Amino acid sequence: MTNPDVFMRNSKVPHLRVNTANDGLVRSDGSFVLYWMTSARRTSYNFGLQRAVEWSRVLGLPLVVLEALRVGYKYASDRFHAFVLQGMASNQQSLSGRGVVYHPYVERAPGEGKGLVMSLANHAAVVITDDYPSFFLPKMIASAARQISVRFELVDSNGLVPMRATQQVFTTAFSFRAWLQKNIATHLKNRPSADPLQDGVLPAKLGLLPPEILSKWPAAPPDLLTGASSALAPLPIDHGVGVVSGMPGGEREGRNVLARFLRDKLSRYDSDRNDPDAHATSGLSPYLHFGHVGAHEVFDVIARAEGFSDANLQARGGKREGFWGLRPPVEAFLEQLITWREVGFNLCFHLPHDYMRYESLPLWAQRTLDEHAADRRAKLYTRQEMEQARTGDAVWNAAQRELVRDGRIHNYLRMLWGKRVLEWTLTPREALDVLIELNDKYALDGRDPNSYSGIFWILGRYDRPWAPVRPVYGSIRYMSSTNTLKKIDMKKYLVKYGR
DNA sequence: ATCGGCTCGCGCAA
DNA sequence: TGCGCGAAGCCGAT
Repeated sequence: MTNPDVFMRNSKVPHLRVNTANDGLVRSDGSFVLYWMTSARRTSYNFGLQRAVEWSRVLGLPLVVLEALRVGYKYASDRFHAFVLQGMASNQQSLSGRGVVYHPYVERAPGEGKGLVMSLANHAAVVITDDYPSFFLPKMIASAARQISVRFELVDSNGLVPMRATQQVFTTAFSFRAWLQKNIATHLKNRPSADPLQDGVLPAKLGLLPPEILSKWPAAPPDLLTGASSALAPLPIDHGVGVVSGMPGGEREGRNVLARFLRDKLSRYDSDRNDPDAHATSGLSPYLHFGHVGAHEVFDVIARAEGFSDANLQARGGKREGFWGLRPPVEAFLEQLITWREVGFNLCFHLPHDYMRYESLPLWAQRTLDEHAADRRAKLYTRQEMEQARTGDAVWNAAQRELVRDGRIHNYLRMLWGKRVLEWTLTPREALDVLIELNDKYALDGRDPNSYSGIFWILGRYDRPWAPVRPVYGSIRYMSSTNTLKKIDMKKYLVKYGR
């Protein structure tokens, strides 16, 4: 047992991004360093992998990368499985011949994977995993921390700003933006390596994992990693939520999506992003959600293409324009990638027990919603009618069909989609429940802090009151399908998703 | 097409 | 204590 601080004095992973989940010490007679990849499912711009590589070199031990996929979690379906499995195939390819043991494990039955992490940890000198603030991951980490006896590190690769860099919840984008404008320059200096495995040699690769582990938890076969429906058929997951066509998962594919966005869409992002027919959005959110693409890579690629340097930065006291010193469409995108993405992580990180609860809404919003909770609803739909897009609102039905079929809703219509549900349910709590359920079940970027930002924004989070006071809404911002139709040209969208 | 007012809380200047 | 300001709105007036 050795004091880890001595070893890791020269770590390039910022200390704000590394947390320990237990009091364990490094066991220098372990057989390997274990990186348990959970939310940063990529090989580049990954502080967790980088940290594991550092440990491996410092201790002179081989590196084992475990990427696992359970079947027993809520909403497990062909859709999410295919996306994650394709990501595993990409990682397997990227890591082959790089001197690490990559072990892709896929459960065949609920609970089958239980004990795998523990068994590997028993052979490990130190265990590193990804820090992530939502869905079941915090619970899974806590449960693993109770069992793992060696040093167990959580590494935050989520955003450009470490989650632990903030001390409080930001209740408006404006106040968070002002904080970013004062503080982000420091964090921009500490970016993850584009290829954590590149410089220096890793200690001799382990031939194989211990046989008793391999026999119980074998690596997933290649056909399963294609994510083909036929390969998924035997798994006990929801086959009714199908694979999204034309959007395979994985780091490699995510990089292609990013390149296409830069080439074809970024320059008109500010003017066109609210128009569903203009196809100007990045489409990156599923890749960001599963960690197939890191926010740092997105930023780096844009910064390089736009000639960004620290000298561009100009604090604007929280105002949007001009902070990055870049073209307006680029600023508009960075506002999404950084301000809006990371304010969501900020909230989930600081309110781990409340981020999905009605009570986490601002008080003015709860007050006004509660006052109008008993208002008569002009129309009520059952969950099933909504899920199956059988409402009387053509715009809403189209958005819902996009969600069910393609695993996403266009950014702009997503707001309208949520506002309608508030009108069609008996209470705002019920609305919240329906929105979370539909989004978690069908959206490839669901269960992400940002998905919850979007859903809770519908009910007033990060927003302000608006007049006039209306039934059901109270002073929550109102949006109507009629006005949206007038404002936005979405003929093609309505045809494409019109049944 | 564009504008102000609507309404609340926050941060900052005074 | 006052003032300006705010993810994407709405409505009515010009």
